[in-house]
Amino acid sequence: MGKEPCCEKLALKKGRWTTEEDEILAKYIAENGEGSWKSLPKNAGLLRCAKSCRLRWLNYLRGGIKRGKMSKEEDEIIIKLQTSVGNRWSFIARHLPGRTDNDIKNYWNSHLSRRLHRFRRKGDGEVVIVDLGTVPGGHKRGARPLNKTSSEPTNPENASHAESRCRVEVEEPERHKSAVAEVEDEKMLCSELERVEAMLWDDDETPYDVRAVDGCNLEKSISSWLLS
DNA sequence: AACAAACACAACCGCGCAAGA
DNA sequence: ATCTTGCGCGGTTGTGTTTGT
Repeated sequence: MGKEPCCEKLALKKGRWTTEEDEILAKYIAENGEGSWKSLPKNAGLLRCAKSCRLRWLNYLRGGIKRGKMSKEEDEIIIKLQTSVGNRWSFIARHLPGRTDNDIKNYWNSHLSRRLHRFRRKGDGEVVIVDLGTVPGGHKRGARPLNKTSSEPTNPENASHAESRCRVEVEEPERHKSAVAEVEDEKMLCSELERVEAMLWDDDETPYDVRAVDGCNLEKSISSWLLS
């Protein structure tokens, strides 16, 4: 249902877009407007499938797209919304002008979800480093041995586990400093997450009932909540 | 300098929904 | 009521770049 023949069957081009293709697509849309994606490739003379054209336009060529690092404010909004509505990236993107759903999805998967899963505080506030091997899409770089001077033999069985767990404790002064700063950052993120979670599931404080999602009202509630 | 590991992000794929025939 | 078409979304993969050894 609704499935289009894949690019291979139609001998269409796949992979990265060239600047020439970008120019053709942008020019065509500038002259004819968005929409009618199905007929666009043929009319514009592009050997691309409709989906590919649409994605390229929406995520890259369309005007007003912000590129570069997410700000702290954007971070917070993403965390808030992801926590409350889940992986509804297009919905979240509507609250971040200039950011696309794809951008946000990528950012979440490669930055935020890892950061939030990596550190969980115990009740006493102590930072617990979660075994990265258990985190889907985990921060594998962290498992790389950081303390090369350590003469302690490593048990191959527990190697990655031990390496990830001793990340902060065994580092040299300079590295230790930045690791501590990272932990502080993680702490802030975790406490923000916990605050939001607490709000969401505490009947007195919940700004809206996420369990009875009504798209329209939910969006209004969230907008006013974000502005508050 | 060379290599490997990890990151960052662009693009693809499959599915589901809505509208129209 | 059913089928087809077009579109949008979220998950996943692929690839170029960066970083550490």
